[in-house]
Amino acid sequence: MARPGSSKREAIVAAAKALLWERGYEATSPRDVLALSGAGQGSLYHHFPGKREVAAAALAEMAAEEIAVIDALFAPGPPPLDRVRAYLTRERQALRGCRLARLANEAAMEEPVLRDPVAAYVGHIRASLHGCLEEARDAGGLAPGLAPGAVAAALIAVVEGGYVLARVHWDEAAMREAIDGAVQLLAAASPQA
Amino acid sequence: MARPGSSKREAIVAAAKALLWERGYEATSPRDVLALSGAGQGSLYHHFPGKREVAAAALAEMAAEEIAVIDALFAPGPPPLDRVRAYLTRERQALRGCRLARLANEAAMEEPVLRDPVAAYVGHIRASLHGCLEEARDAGGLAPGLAPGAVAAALIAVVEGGYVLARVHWDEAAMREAIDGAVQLLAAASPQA
DNA sequence: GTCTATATCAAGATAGAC
DNA sequence: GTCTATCTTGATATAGAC
Repeated sequence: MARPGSSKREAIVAAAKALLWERGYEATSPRDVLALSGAGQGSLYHHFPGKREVAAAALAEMAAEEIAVIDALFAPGPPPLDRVRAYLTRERQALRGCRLARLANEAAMEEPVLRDPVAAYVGHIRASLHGCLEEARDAGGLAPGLAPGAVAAALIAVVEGGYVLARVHWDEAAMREAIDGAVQLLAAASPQA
Repeated sequence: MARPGSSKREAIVAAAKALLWERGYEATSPRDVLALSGAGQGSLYHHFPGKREVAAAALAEMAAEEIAVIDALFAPGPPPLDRVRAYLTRERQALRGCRLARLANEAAMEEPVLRDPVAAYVGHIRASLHGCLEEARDAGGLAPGLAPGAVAAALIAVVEGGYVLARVHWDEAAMREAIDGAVQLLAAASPQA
């Protein structure tokens, strides 16, 4: 069913990945996916029950890819707060929105099969930030009164909210400013940074 | 054309306001708006050229209403950082998403007539936060090295990102945690708070 | 200003040949 | 496994009566 040998299946999922990022779930039709992939109607409905399952497969792949990127960013070595800053200031295409969380406000997010990969991605980032912040706190590099979990949640929120600001103002700088603010707040909350 | 006397026009805009918040722009059809408003096809296309203009009118009203709420929240009186905290910790229906910025990732945001009210709302909040943070800084209540504009952008991003986290995890607590983190960071960055 | 009836096209999926 | 042809429904808008 999900055997890797079938060429059209892979083409369909690849097309879905591109279109989900570009247009979201509701605005992506099976026809669009078929046109971009070069497959016919039959291929899609042979490999998948319908649109939702195509999107689920695409989102699962996207989440796995992005989680691998996150793991590389947070790889041990640099001081913990440097890793946090590296995540925050990473280059992004702000106007395109977050590859996964751009779907947050679609009705489709009420379906676990679609929501789960997105939640896993966001949750993985939160956990990575959390680990760094605990490490910084244990080394005395974080002001008392700061809960690593809550701060981690605030930082991922700044990034996801930054995408929203950029889209709404139609200006990448809106996201950069929010990230700057987060970096400044983090520095002000770091006694020995 | 936009005279306040026409009853069906108002009913149509009121229905559009409700549906835009609940479902977004693309997922709201003229039929839905007509069904909820009790008007017929003709009324909508008599008062508006089409769906986009109905949404523009609805968004303009929503932005005006929400900006009035923001102005009440930031009314002079309390210390500036108390007003910032009051905005951050305000009660919200996290799973419904931001009434205006929930549209951020829709293709419709590329149209200025729809984007502008949303941008005005978000920009107004940023300006209100900015004013409070400048006031706090001038009173010595903000750590040096913190740019009020950037911190204001980060805080509105935490709120908008908090909505995203709540939707993605399908849990209001995800937003509350992010807000908590922002409040803690702000406190850690406030020398005399 | 408001209504109903109609037109057009795309979304999403099925049928069945190859 | 893959294809083309077809089906059904809803989105969006127009026509024209009242």
